[in-house]
Amino acid sequence: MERSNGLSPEQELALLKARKRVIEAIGNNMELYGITPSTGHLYGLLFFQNRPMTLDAMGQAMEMSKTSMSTGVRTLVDLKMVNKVWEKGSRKDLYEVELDWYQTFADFFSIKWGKAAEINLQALRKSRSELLAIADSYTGDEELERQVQADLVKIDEAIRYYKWLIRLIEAFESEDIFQLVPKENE
Amino acid sequence: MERSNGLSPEQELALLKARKRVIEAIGNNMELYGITPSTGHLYGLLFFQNRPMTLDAMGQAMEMSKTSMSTGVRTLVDLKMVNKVWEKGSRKDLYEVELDWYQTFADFFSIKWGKAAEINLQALRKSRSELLAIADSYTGDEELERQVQADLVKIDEAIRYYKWLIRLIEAFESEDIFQLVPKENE
DNA sequence: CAGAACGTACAGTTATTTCTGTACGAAGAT
DNA sequence: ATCTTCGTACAGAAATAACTGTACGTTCTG
Repeated sequence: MERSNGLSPEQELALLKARKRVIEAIGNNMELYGITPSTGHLYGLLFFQNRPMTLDAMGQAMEMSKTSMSTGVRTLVDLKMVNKVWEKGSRKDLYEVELDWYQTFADFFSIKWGKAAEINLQALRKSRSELLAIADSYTGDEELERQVQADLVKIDEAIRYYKWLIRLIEAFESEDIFQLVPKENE
Repeated sequence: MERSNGLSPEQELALLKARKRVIEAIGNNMELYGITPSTGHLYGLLFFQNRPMTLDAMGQAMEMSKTSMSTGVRTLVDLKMVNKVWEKGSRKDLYEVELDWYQTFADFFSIKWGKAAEINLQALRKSRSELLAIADSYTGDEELERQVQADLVKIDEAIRYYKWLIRLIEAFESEDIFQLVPKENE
């Protein structure tokens, strides 16, 4: 929590309470990003920081080890939710949240969902060609044929879906999505 | 795994191998849905099942307890990834995967992300009004004012983002998304 | 009305993940 | 060059989550 000397005590308390509510709400729902609760909490802390923060300061504020801060902040940086900041004069690494949440959302999708889609597509295509090979060497076994065909239908449909998903992610990245869903609800 | 008697052994093996690759790819990346690996694996199993499946059959195929199947399948039903099916004559509950993955995607967003967005919005709005109250009872403390104003800017921007996110989810639900990103890439 | 079959709640166990403290390599300071 | 300071790898400890077996309520069967 940012130091705030010289505030009237009740008001400082009220400010911290207002922040705490938001930090906890954000932190709790951050499991959607595949992030642990404490890393989510760290994100919330950084969100209200008005200046870049060091690992030591985070550890002090979170009452956790510096090691945990290091791994937590790395997770956030990998997801581009937090940026490493350079400040001359300081030997310590400094971090601050990416405040453009539209960008954060697009990056998350690109990094996590996009990667998963590519991996699944690859597996689907490989299995698809294997099934086609089985179908080619048809042995007159009707039950086998039936199953192979049923699997192929499902796999083709899944491939179609993942291709769509990848195009959707591209629409996030290119910001085309804002044509359909504008930032401002006029 | 579905019984498939009367197949030539090599071909059955090849079929199972092709399925296994897809099941594992899907299962591995299903952490994105907040699902445990074994529930993800269960989903993959059901995906290649050509008929609805009972809990006992799942337990046998997964080599896991019926209790685990019960809780796993409930998770999947809650997310609308799997549907409970009624079949006259059978006293057992039957389940099958929802094969429309576009629908599954939309439902997941609606259920998980939509809920999180609503909760966060509520917290943000409450804290926003508290901060406005602090700002109103201005005590001449400039540092406090500065912090409150900085927090308000961030909160207002976050509210704007969550409103956008909710509209995005609505575009998934209404299928308007397919105007921008069509299912078929012509 | 028993009796059997089904799905799940719950508590205990097992497995996994998260967190910490120590140790070490890299890079700046003296 | 030596001495700090910094961030992180790594191994063990603590906390959490997943899985199982038993027990029980419900619903169908005879």
